[in-house]
Amino acid sequence: MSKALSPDALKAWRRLLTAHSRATAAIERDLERANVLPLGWYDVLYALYEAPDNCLRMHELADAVVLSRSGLTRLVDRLDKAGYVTRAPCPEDRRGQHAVLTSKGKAALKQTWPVYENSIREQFARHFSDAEARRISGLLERVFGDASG
Amino acid sequence: MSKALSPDALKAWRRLLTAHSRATAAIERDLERANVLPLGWYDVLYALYEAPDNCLRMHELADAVVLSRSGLTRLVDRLDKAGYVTRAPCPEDRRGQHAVLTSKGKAALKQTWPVYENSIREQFARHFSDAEARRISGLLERVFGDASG
DNA sequence: GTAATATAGTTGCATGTGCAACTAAAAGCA
DNA sequence: TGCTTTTAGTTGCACATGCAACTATATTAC
Repeated sequence: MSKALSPDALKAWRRLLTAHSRATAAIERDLERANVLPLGWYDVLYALYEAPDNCLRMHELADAVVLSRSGLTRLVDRLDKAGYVTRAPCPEDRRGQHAVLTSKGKAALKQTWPVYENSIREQFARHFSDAEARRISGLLERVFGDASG
Repeated sequence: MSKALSPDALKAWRRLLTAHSRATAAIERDLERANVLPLGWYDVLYALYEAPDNCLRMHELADAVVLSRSGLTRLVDRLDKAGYVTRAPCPEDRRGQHAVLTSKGKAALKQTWPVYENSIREQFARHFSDAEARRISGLLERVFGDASG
């Protein structure tokens, strides 16, 4: 509410928007062309893959991929229908649902990764050295809501 | 197609995705609550504001905001209906259309900016010094398709 | 000049997304 | 215990988005 945004800060923000849009649009095209998982599906399955027992509560998953609750419900519906996840009732909270990664889901991740990896490199990472990549990580990390403040 | 992506590069990519999602989600909420233009509308109107004569061809505008042609057609439909832009046939190419910013559109930009500015600061810029912001700009600039290679 | 090709923009269709409203269950409180 | 408030997840609805198909115009090749 107080002082104006500096031109440098505004420029950084606009560059973040543009870099993100261009890179993700290009990567989505690459994934589409290779007939592997789209980005949104990959993110959900990967979040489950990283989780203990390959399993997360619906709201945790929604937070992890930055999607609304309803959006995640629908996305998990589709992943379930495709056989990549299943739902399981949560023993300690009878309101809750677990989304669980299936072996088919794991296989889809494995199949997608080489394409995704290659695309991240071409569309994004090739522009930076490892030291620069670490600098980007270190800076952008501060924006995560729960890690700051 | 050749060597594997380094862990540093992958981490930078994941941080970019997360930082972008969290910041834009929070900013969209702020804009919504303040009853001003949403981000996508702001971007289009701002691109026109920056352009000579406040006017761009449809495909230029689509490129500027990284949206598909059809997506832009519909978005300009809505902006037109709201009175923020008008369409004008293009004299030197009879297939073409210009999207032109109206004075009402300019007013909406003016009204939105303080809210947006404040939100960019709170959700993004407050985490960085000006020097750091310049570092982010300098790095991310390389990702723009047309400015590289 | 005319045919073949490419480009600009719009539309039908299928799909993805968030908000608000809803049901069910847990937690707080007396 | 019984009542109120909060939280988890799903659904109805409205709207946004991309792809493919289409029309109209421009460009290229001969």
